[in-house]
Amino acid sequence: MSSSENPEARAHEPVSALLAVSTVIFALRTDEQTGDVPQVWLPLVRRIRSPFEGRWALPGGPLHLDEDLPFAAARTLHDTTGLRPRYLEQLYAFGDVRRSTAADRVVSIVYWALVRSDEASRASVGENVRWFPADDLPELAFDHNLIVDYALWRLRTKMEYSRIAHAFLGETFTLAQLREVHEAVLGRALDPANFRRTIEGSGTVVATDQYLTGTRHRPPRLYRYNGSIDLADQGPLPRQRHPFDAPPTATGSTATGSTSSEEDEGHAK
Amino acid sequence: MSSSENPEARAHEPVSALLAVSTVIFALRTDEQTGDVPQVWLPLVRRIRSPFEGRWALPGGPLHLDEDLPFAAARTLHDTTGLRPRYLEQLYAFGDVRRSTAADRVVSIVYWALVRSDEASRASVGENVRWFPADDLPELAFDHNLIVDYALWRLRTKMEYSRIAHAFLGETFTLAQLREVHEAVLGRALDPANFRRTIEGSGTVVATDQYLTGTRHRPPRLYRYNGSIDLADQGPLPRQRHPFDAPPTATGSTATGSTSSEEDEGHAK
DNA sequence: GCAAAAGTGTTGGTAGTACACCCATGG
DNA sequence: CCATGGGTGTACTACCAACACTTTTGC
Repeated sequence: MSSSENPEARAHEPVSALLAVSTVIFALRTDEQTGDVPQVWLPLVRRIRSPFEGRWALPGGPLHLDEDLPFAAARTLHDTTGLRPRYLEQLYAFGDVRRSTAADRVVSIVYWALVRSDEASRASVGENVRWFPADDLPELAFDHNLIVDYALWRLRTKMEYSRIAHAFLGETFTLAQLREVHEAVLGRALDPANFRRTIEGSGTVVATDQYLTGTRHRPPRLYRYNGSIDLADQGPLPRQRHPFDAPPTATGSTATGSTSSEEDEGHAK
Repeated sequence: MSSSENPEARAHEPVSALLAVSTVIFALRTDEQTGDVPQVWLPLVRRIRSPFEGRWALPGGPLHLDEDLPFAAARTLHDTTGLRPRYLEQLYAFGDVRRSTAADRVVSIVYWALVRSDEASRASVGENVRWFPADDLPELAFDHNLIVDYALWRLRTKMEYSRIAHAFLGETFTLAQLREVHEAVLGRALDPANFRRTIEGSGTVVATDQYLTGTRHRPPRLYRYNGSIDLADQGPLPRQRHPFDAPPTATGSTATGSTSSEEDEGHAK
């Protein structure tokens, strides 16, 4: 039986596989060239050493002995992009014997993260950090193409039955903005009328008394995320905390965009 | 895992976290005492060394350098119970700094498995291996109570939208037997008429021309699992192989890499 | 015949889809 | 005025839960 086996017979050969933590970071971006429809983008880092030197790879690094797994993911994410994740979830552990090199056995615990779109536009880029559209990636190092594909699949699947879309948005948003997020991730257009009813019926969103002005049409109402509902059901797992996770309090006011407050105008309609 | 999460196996400072693979093994069993309704059971092993000596724990062990993750799960599963999994899927990687002892940092990649009920009744038991009803467990070693809770949640959630229930059954089965599996896992009764229509409409099952006789009532038709449909959708991940999995085709060659270390310093910045 | 489970039919509620239509603003 | 998206109403469909009802065996 397994508990009687003892593996430490070999003295100085590596007894255990190496453990790394990587993160697939998603943000929505509007490609200035192709058009105005936002799409899913992600940052990659260029490898500066063998193997796969010069290839693009997921940001990550070895797990420090004194940090939890989500912490390591958030740390490497921040080191790479300067961003703080609004949503962070474990994706999968990749550990095939031959996914790295013959001499090395590396098991990667991969997280996926969502960052706000407006923050992503301020994200640091450099010689060795670049953003790519998620559905048009070059050939990456290791098995990272497969990992990104899987993360994208999870993002799209989860978008349909959870509320993670809010992680892309700011404090307040219009239903059209929320719908744009869904459309960008799912890659297809949604009926505005039905989308509105579905969201309003789910109770995950709270109407404010503010409206977004400056458009060429009727000003849309601004909504706020209902903080009493978790972004995604993790089952019996304790809610994951990472260093940049905001404690569940009332939020600061950072109204982006031109909003007009109509506090004294009575109820609209 | 019982041997791997053992702290005194080290003589020197660890450079990396230890890596273990554990498995939550589910089978359906009928408790001879309480009644005839089958319930979810799982095997545990008793720890024979510190920490948590004497406590029950999930079967598992350290990851060998030359085996893939699902292989390690199936191996320790077989070592413990003598059984072969009909379904095997990665559950989660648990890696909190303080989940073992202060001196030890162990990251456990946990799988969950389903075994056939009739095989489970022949499973080996011993002084240090015992089966427990899944919803009435003692206090386990490490964070294994949480792990089992999470695995149970995944099993129940997945039962509703996938076909994993077939993993509990034999080659042919009646729809009542299949319904019994669902009822045992979900913990509630299902309408036989609606269940029949749902299953038949899903196309996951093929009617045979055989009937089960010897009952006190009208003989039910025997069905067979439709092998052209996967038990569960794993997205873009390649279908997981483990040593006892029936081999339909040859393996793909997933050669990557050529030299040194992976993700050592993934970020360059 | 009777009990018991197999198997069929019917109905009502609910959720998703398609689409017609009105509303309120900027220009 | 018009154009544009915000927002409402409504019919249609598909699926699911509930449950009445018929069928076929063992005893």
